[in-house]
Amino acid sequence: MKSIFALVDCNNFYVSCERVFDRRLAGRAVVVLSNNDGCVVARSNEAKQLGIGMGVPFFQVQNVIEKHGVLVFSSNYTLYGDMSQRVMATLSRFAPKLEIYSIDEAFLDMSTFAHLDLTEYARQIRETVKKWTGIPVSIGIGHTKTLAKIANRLAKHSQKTQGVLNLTDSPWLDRALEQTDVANIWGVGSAYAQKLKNKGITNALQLRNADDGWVRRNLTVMGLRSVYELRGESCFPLEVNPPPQKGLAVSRSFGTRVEKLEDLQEAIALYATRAAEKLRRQKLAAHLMTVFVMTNLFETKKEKRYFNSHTVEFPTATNDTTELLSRALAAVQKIYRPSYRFKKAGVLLEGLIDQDKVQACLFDPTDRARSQRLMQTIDHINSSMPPDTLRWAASGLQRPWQTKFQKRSRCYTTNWNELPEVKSNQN
DNA sequence: TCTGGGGTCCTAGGACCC
DNA sequence: TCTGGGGTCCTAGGACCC
Repeated sequence: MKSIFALVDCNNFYVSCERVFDRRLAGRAVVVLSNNDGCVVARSNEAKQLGIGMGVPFFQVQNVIEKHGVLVFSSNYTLYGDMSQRVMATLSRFAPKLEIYSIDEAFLDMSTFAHLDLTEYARQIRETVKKWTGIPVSIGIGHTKTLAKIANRLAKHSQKTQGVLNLTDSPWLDRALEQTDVANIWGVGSAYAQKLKNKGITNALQLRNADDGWVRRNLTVMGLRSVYELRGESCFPLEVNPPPQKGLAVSRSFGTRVEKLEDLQEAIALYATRAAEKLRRQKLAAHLMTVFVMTNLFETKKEKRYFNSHTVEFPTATNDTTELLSRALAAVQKIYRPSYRFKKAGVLLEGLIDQDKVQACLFDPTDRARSQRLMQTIDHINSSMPPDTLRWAASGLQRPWQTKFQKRSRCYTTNWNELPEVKSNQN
């Protein structure tokens, strides 16, 4: 049985989430910004038509935004995460197996539905998701994930498809590949795209027919797998049960520059606390923690640049906030240098293992059972009451360095509808 | 003045060992 | 004049994804 994948991708996901709860946004140019209101990470079609690119720094498009009255939102991940769950729950009714690939995408296993009219079936999926969640999606179908991705992209961009394109045993397959620029193939980024173009390979059809040896040498085995996938030979199976996570990070740019050690420590204290919470939520513990601090790396001449990190090893893997926090604060002290204006800092956790498999070290002085009960109590309070009801004094109260979210919408769907920090919108 | 955050995989090269 | 060879493990860096 030949495998069949459907890729369901939410259109302009973050913008669509905002639109579900604010009717004024319908038909208008809307963008959503990244953390710290830094870059544009989602655009409505109207905003795309104004030439606002994906990932561009906000300040570079500010003129266009003001001129055309584009509505601007800070990202609201609580809202998007919740909407994502609703979409995925809906999709899970339509296929025996589903892989949640990202916050706004899922692969569905359609292999057992070969007898159905898949285009018609996908239309049903699309209508149901729209009706139940308010989110518009596009669906691409192919014999491999890479082909499903290509189908999805064409479905999104062509009016004729009405959001659904099936490329399994389709007379249009070669035509579709020919229309697809190599840069838009899943697995081909800007560096590989350039290499391919230098070699005269500009579209997916040409890449499908490329020489295996050359691809292997220049694009590694990953590139070669993509070529096989273009030929209809599946190399990336559906991953229903994702493998355990290998590392975890919490890092943020600061809303304003930080110069004092105390402020830097407050920030790191908060990130270490968040990282520990993430560990416990996933029932993991870490052997290694890296703390890093950096100045603005975009800075060219005027200002001194600095990056440094320090890694701490825990002989007994831990997810205890108290332990991570104290070691993190000591680490910042080691890498802090006065007279720099810090822009960003973060905490990385590696060497992750199942928290139930933690092996106590023979000379371990801490009472782990006791601290575990304390963490459970804190997590329970913080999950059943407004977030951060209990917090560590080390992470500060004023937080002058806090990341900017000046245009955040309300958390419409979750229990704690905190008011936006600044009144919801301009215009 | 203003440029996000969080992941994955692969490879080359160095360290180390016999 | 001559300067082994081959294996494993680890890490940093580069590529990719959303």
